[in-house]
Amino acid sequence: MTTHLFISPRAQPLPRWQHAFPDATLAARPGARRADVVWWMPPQFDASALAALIADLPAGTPLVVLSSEPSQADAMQALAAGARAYCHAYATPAMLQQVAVVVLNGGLWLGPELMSTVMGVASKQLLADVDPAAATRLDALTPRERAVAIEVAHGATNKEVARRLDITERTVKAHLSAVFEKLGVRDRLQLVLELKQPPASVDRAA
Amino acid sequence: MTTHLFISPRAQPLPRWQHAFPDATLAARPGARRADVVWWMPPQFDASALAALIADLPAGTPLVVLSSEPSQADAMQALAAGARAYCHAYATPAMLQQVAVVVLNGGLWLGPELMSTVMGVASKQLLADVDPAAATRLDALTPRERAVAIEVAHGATNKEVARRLDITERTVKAHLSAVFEKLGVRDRLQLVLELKQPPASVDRAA
DNA sequence: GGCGACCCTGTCCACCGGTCCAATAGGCAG
DNA sequence: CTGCCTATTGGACCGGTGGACAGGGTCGCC
Repeated sequence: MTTHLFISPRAQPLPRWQHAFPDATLAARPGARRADVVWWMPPQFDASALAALIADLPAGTPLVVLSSEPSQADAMQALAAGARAYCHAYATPAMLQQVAVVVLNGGLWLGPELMSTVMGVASKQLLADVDPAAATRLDALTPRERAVAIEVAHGATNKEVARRLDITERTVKAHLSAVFEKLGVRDRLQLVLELKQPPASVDRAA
Repeated sequence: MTTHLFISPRAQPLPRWQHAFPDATLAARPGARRADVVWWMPPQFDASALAALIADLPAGTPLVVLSSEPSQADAMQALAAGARAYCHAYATPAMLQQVAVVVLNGGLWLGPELMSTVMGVASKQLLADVDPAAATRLDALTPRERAVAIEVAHGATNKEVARRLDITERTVKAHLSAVFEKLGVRDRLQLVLELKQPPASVDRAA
């Protein structure tokens, strides 16, 4: 049985909450108690309070922010702080259950408009990230080396690359050494500059 | 019963797909057939093909992109095109089922690392429109800090910066720590990315 | 079968990078 | 004068980084 904890200053849980999760518990203030899903409905939104709250939860516990007055700005702050969903406090029980299902399975729940906003912005950012012209220089690399190079170009540490590509940190180093060699750069920082900066007049041969 | 459609050029579905969804159907090429969830595993990733595919699906049908070699860049393109999830083609059946649950309930499934990347980037962008403080750049730095930051942005090591500014390496570190703090980045690599990328609300649309 | 790629992993080690704590000294505003 | 900011440096400490050396495995090709 999955347990739900609602954190809200109100005396009684909203009827729709009880409808959705009859066994849910209500707490006035954040505590280190355990639950499978934590629902947070602050009197007014406070990003730092949220961050602190999430930090206190057992790692991996999904937190959903409820708002009676959803705003994109608040939502973004909530997501940045680590919330896994942001939705209207007066959503229907069915929708709340859907949200629960999503976050319990490692998903992110946002609501259509916010979702498209986030995706649009994020993709534009990241795609502009690696200069396409630089891609030609990546041709000399093996697929795996290229993957590592791109991750590093986004600012990842070896450990992060390892996790993302599901290989050992050691292997990342190996690929990276090959990349440095092939592209003639001395370290990851130069690699970033190389991939971000259109060729220019590089007389690296000297 | 929810129906699953796998679109892949391979002759046989992967065993793990069948494990996860025994009733799934396999198609070699995109067609306008209906399903509750569409899984797409292209020979190699092609954003425009994906966009076309999604456009042909009944509105609201979630599409999951499978990749045997996940990359952040591909993932971003996939999401931008409207995919609702991006995951490893060889994920465990249990994980595939989780992904299905998430997208069927209106969620987005990304995998921890990608998730944090997307959130980080998107929030930075959107918050900049709301919170000018988050957009602070070199102006917030003292002259000396700025000088150090610029050297580092050109790829200099601490030692090199020290020589050029004629100060101790130790002092460089001190300034640099201040810079990291003020700009909210974790290390020099992130600093470079920050400075190479126009701050936010810029005319990227053009 | 041998050979060469590519991919993955390990250990050891020197160096670099960043933070914490702490100190000195000048400039500037209240 | 007193406080605050800035610039500078020191030492200790630890984690990240990259090179050296040394393997393991799978492929496809000659």
